[in-house]
Amino acid sequence: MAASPGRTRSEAARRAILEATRLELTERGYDKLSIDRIASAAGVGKQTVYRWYPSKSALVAEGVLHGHLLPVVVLPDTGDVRADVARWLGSLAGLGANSETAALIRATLAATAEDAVVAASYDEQVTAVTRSALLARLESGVAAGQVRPDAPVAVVVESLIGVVLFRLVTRREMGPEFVDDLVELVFGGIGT
Amino acid sequence: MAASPGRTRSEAARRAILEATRLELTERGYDKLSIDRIASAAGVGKQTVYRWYPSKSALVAEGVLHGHLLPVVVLPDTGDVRADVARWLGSLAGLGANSETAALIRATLAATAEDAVVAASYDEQVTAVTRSALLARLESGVAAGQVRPDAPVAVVVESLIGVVLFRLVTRREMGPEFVDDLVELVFGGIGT
Amino acid sequence: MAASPGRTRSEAARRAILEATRLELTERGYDKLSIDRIASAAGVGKQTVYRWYPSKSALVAEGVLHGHLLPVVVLPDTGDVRADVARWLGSLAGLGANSETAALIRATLAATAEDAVVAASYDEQVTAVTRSALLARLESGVAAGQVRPDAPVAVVVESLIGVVLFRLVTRREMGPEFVDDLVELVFGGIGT
Amino acid sequence: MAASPGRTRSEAARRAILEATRLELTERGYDKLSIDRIASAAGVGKQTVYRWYPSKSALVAEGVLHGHLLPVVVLPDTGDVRADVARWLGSLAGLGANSETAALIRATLAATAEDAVVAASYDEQVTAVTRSALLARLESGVAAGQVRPDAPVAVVVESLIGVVLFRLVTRREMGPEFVDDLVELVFGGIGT
DNA sequence: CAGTAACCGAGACGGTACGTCGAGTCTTACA
DNA sequence: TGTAAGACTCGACGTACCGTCTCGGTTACTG
Repeated sequence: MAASPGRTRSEAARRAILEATRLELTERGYDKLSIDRIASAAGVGKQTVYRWYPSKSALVAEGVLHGHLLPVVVLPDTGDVRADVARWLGSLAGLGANSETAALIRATLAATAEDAVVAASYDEQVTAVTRSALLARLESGVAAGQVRPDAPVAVVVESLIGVVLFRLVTRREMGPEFVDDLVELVFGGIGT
Repeated sequence: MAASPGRTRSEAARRAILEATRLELTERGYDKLSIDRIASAAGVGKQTVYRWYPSKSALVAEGVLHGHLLPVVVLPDTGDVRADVARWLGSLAGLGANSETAALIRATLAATAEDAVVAASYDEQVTAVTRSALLARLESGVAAGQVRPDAPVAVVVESLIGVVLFRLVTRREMGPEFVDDLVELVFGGIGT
Repeated sequence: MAASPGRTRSEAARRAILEATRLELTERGYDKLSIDRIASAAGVGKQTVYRWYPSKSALVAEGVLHGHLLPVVVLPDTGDVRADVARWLGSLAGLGANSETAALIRATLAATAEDAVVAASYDEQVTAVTRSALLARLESGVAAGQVRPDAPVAVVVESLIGVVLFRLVTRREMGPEFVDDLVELVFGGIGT
Repeated sequence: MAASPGRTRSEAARRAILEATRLELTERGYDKLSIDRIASAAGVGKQTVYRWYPSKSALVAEGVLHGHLLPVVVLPDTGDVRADVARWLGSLAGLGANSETAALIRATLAATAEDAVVAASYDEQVTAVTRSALLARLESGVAAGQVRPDAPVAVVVESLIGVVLFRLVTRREMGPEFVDDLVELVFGGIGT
């Protein structure tokens, strides 16, 4: 497949870099990432890292987000939209309780906050997946008569992701009551 | 007043440091903050910066959050809770439209994500103020019969701040329709 | 005696400074002298050090040289000039064998090499004493017919001090044979 | 030639460092040497200086003494030992008259006084060369019957270097009469 | 015998330099 | 040509001292 002459790029090296990056990110966070350390931990030349990823943010964007580092939380479909959303939120809350995962997400978010390219990537890769899943579920909820047809579904997605991330960033876990209240808010509103 | 011996610490120096930090944060973001640059811009010895703030995050936490950094958005009280919340959200959306302010908030959020101390400070200083203001307003809304008495008020605060920050971080402004939909969601819910 | 008003300068402080300086000089050498450390070790404010001594070199010059730090080696007078000079040189060699004293002399010499004011002070305070003593002894040697009347006495002084310091600086002790040979050289020359 | 992998160390950088060091040493002396300044003057990263020389004294020892720093003064051989030594000493006196060279030698001597490694290096590189040259010349003087066979030659070397350095350090030039007297002392002694 | 002037300790100030770490580039030998 | 290794320039780190300035608090002469 490699049409050009010379040695083919090592996929193994690329994976080692990503793995080392994940470790660094978990243990030290985004702004203490060191390419030197990653390269050395991955047993790889620094140049190889730069060949794959032109910058620290690209490494995080391409590597961390694409690299399946963030566990995917499945939104179930039991027929009861409200219960499904509640269970899904509960799982997210559980993610936050794992300190390694929480650190990884925080690091990703820091990268997002500091780099527009990462932000775009994040939006495409993470939010998009969640959004479409949630959207589909809510629409089937509409079909089942459990959600109003004119509900601002897009805003629901933003709000739920927003609140989850906000709690993660400020290191305040979401307990069961919080999740319940959040579901109550989304489905019932606060108006009289 | 100064009980201890030795020269009194220069409040002017402290303020110059904070001002220089604010500029740096606006122009370059959190992880490109350079103490060297801050000190030199503030016309201050590096040691003086470290005397006041032991670390980059403490500088951001103490100085930036406490201080004159994040503009306070007033929640009006016209008698119509829903309209008041809508106007308040609109103002927040406006803040995000100003790119300097947006950069500043993103930088602060990055600091929050990377440092637990900053996170605590952020929660105390920023969320607390907003929370109590919103809480008071919603309670007067309950008194006016515009909000149900058992509404999960705390969650409302978290959700609104969460979504605002999420949009800021991912650099997607909140347009008027988004604000409207958000208000509709909070007050009406999505259930049938 | 103190005609001027105000508190009299504390001689105790001055002495403490000199003592601390001597210690520092012995332990760390000239270029690692720290006024901060000296002041703190002497239990004295930094300003007090600067009040007495305007600079590091002045501190060494005034303090170390004047302060009787360098032991005075007496040139005996037994009637035999050559034996007396030999004994005197032997004593100097002995000084060099004491590592504290050697370090102190080396530090002083470093100060001398780096500062013209110290150099002048050194010449006046140390060389002058030795020179006049040696000169007097040699002249009484002339009177006793043990030294030629037209001997270049001044050059003898310079040579002897020079060689002693050179050996100290390059950390090569002068053994008894060296001293003997030196005496032989000075009194006998190398010519046929 | 380079057996190890990686970029070959830049000899050009090393030379630029030494040249910059020589300048600094001439202009400011040993204890005002600044690695920052040397690196910047040499157009070299500070790290590169430290890669070559682990400390200020190593820089002076390895670079300055080994190198092209101290001008070599040739001991002539005209057949008249005494005249040759006199001319050689005159040249050394001339060196001291050049203030740049004098400053450089003083700086080197200060380094020597303060660091044992430099001292060893100085002894090997400078004294050894002079010693062997002088030794050879004196021995040919012995063969010519101008120097007695049992003359303490090693001590002559030490004395001459010692006195030259001592005068340099105390900033008192050696005039022609001093040189003459010194030669007279060495060859004739002072005894009757 | 109250002022007041010079000292004292302490320690913060604006700086310069330290020696280390890391970024991103470049240059080797080898595969 | 890609790769591990590693030297390169540059810039920031956090610390140590420099010499100056400023505190509150003694002394000890002077009016």
